[in-house]
Amino acid sequence: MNSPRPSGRPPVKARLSRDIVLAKALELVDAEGLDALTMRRLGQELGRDPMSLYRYAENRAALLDGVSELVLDQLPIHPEDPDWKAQLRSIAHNLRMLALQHPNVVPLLVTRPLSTPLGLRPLGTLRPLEQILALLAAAGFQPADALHVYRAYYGYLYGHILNELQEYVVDPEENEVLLRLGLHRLPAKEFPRLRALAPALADYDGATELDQGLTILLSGLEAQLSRQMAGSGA
Amino acid sequence: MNSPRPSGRPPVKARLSRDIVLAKALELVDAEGLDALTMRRLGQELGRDPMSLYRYAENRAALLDGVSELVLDQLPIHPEDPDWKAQLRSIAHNLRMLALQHPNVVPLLVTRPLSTPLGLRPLGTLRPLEQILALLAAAGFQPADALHVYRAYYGYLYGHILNELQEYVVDPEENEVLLRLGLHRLPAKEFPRLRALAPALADYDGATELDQGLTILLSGLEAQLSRQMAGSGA
DNA sequence: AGCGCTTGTCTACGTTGTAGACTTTACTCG
DNA sequence: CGAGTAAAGTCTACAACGTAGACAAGCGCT
Repeated sequence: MNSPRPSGRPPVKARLSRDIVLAKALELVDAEGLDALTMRRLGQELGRDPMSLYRYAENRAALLDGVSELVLDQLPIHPEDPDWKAQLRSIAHNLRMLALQHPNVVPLLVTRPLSTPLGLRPLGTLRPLEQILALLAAAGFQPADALHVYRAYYGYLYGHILNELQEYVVDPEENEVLLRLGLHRLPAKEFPRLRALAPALADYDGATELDQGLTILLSGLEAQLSRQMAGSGA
Repeated sequence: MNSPRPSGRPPVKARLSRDIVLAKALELVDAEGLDALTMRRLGQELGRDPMSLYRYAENRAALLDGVSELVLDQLPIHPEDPDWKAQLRSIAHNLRMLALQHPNVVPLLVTRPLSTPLGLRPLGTLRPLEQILALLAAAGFQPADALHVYRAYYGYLYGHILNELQEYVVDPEENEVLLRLGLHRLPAKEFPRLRALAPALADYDGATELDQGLTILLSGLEAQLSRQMAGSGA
C-alpha cells in the first residue's frame, strides 16, 4: 500500500532549503520570541536533526541575520518616486507596520548591525540604504547631502519604532490605565509625572506621531539644505 | 605569621556588594563585550563562586538590567534649566558620549526595555524620562505635549546613536577607505552609491550631525506646538 | 550498475544558567 | 566571653545549548 516515496508517519520529509528554514525560523520567532529560536528547537519544528540546519546557515548568528533579511526584504521601496518626501513617508509607515507585525525581530534589526561592519552585513539589509540613496539622488541631492538626509531620517525612524514598541501594554484586559501599563508599581513621589501620564501613554497613536515627526524632520532638512546651497552656490 | 584577617594569597576577600558586582560587570562588558559577561566569568573575575552572584541579582537578566542602570545613572539631567532646548541638547550630547564610552552596553539600553513593561523597568532607567518631563513641564508644556516632545526627541536621539555606532570602522590602520569600511566586498553593480560614499562615510562627524538634527527637530516641535495652541486656545 | 556530490543523522564535548543543600562568616545578645 | 542566628559564600548537580567531526542515506549522472 504505502508507496515508498510519499509514505510515512513522519510528515512527508521534503527536501529542506534555506527559504524553508528561514521561514520556519521567522515563524518561530514571531510566535515565541527570540529565545525560542534554538537550533534544536528549529530542527524539531522542521522534523529534522538540528545539525541539518548547518547546511543552510553557518551558525546561529547567521541564522538570525537571515531572519532579519527575510523581514527587511518585505519592505517595498520605490527609488523612482518623483516625490521623495512622500516616498520616505510611505517607507516609514511600511517599516513601522513590519515592526509591529514582527516585534520580536526588531531587536535583531537594531542589534545585529552593531556587531557587523557595514561591508559584511547581509546584502538584504543594505538594500534599503542603497535604494534610499538612489531615491534622494534622483530628487537632486548631492551624494553627501543624501547621506545626511538618510541618516537623520533613518535615525528618527528607528528611534520612533523602538519607542513605540517599548510602550506596549501589559494587560489589555485591565481597564484601569495605571495597572494596564504596570505603572502602579512606581513610587508616587519619585515619578509623579510619569504616573500622571498614564492615560496619555495608554492611547498612543504611533502612526500619526511618526508622521508628525517626519513632517518636521523632512521639511526641516529640505530647508536647511536649500539654504546651504543658496549660501555657497551661485 | 599570617594574621588571620588580612592574610592571604587570594586577593584579600572583602565582602561583596551589589555595587561592586555591577561595577565589575560593566568593566567586563566594556572590555570584552556582552557575551563575556557570564555568571561563571564574573564570579572568577571577583574571585568568588559564580553562585554568590545570585545574592545580588536574581538572575542574569537582572544583572544586565543593573548594568544598564549603572550607565544611565551617569547621565546628568538638570530639570530646572530655564532653557529647555539647550538642556535637551546637552543631555543628548552627554548620552552620545556615554554610548561611545560604553558601546557594548548600547544593545542593552535599546533592547531590554523591549521585553520589560514600562512599570517593571529598573527605576534608574525611568529617571531620565521623569526628569525630562519635569524639564518640559517647567518650560510651560502641557503634560501631553511634553510627552509628545519627549517621544520625538528621545526617538531621534536613540536612532542617531544607533546609526553612529553602526558605522564604526573595521580597521583604522587601513588607509584605503573602501577597505577600511569593508565595502569592497559589496557587488559594485548592486551597490554603486553606497560604495561611492565610502569617503563620506569614513569621516562621519557624529556630534555635529546630531546637533543639526536636534536643531531641526526641536525648533520644529516648538513651532508646531505654539501654532496648535494659537489655533485652539484664545 | 556504479560513482560522487549533496543532504541529513549520530555521537560527543565543552559551556551555559541556576536550583537546592550545605558550610562558613559576621554580628548580636546575654 | 560564648552561644545563637541571619547573611554570605560554596558545592554539587542538571538540563539545555551550540557545534565539531565522522558517518549514512539520497540523488543525479553516465
